[in-house]
Amino acid sequence: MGWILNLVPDLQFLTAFSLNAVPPYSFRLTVRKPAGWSLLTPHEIFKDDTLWTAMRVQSGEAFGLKLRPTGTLNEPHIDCAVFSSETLTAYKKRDLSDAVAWMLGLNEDLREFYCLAESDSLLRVLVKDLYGMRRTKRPDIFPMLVLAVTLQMAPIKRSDQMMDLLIKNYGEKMKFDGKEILCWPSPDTIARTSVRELEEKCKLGYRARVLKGIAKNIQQGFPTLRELEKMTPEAAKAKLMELKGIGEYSADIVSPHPGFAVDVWSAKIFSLLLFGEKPDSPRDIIPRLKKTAEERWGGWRGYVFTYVLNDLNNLSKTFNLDLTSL
DNA sequence: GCGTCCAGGTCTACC
DNA sequence: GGTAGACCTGGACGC
Repeated sequence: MGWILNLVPDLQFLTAFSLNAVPPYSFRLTVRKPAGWSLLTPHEIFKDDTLWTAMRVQSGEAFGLKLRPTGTLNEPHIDCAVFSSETLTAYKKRDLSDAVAWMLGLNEDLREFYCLAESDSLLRVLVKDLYGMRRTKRPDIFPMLVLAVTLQMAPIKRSDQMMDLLIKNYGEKMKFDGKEILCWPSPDTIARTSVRELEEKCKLGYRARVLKGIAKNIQQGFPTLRELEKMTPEAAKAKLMELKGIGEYSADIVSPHPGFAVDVWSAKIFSLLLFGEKPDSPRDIIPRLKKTAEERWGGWRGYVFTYVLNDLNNLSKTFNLDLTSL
């Protein structure tokens, strides 16, 4: 009975705080990305510039979040309301406030990136179109790994179908502030579900075995994203690649360090943008693209990646390329 | 309708 | 160390 597993007590205790962001900061572009990426779950609610979303941190605790921007692009503040199942200690409140700031990229200073853009024709367009947008991070690693695994060897429509079925069959419904938000399944839920059931209910194919294995690894104490961030980029990537089913591409997607997670689809886009041509073999051009990105943008290449994939419509018009039907 | 092909990687066996 | 082949399965496509 899946729904019994998915009950989460109502999150009725409220803690509120306000956070400052390093300007320029666009709340809307950051949490509601033009490409349609959600902050924490596809089922979060965004209305009148306010975001209701929910998260389960790696320790297992669940929280509802209501986030609203105040101030301006150049003097940005975010009002945060956190809903929990019990009252929070001062220590916990500070911990959560740090986690939200980290997640929203509030303390990231983009001045160097925007400086780089002044002498780079592609970046100039990106920065103008998406001024103030941040990359965001997650408090829990499992949904990132689910994303990476379901993207493997499948058209995007099928990846969406697998993720949608995982959330609908095994996700957790969190109730707070008069809203109900459906969240990603926890590693515990997936670890105790049979491979057969995952295959049948979520159409995962061989990925069912892979995801269950990853869920078990997390149960046994796999590092959190914040812990991976404290490692060197190489060590974090190597750690992720110890997971069965996580190769170089998936590790780049999941790693909190700025990577350049090019796959066959994005290789076609970047090949057109950087070399002006459609590659005969997109897979073979990936190493060249990664090298070019590192030389041209260094540590900002992860930001370039996010900005490009969220600006395909405008880039197509500006550079007279068809980047949206690849 | 039905058959065929292949997808936004990864792993393994084999050379 | 490099590389071919298998891996699940649903959806697109041609007939």
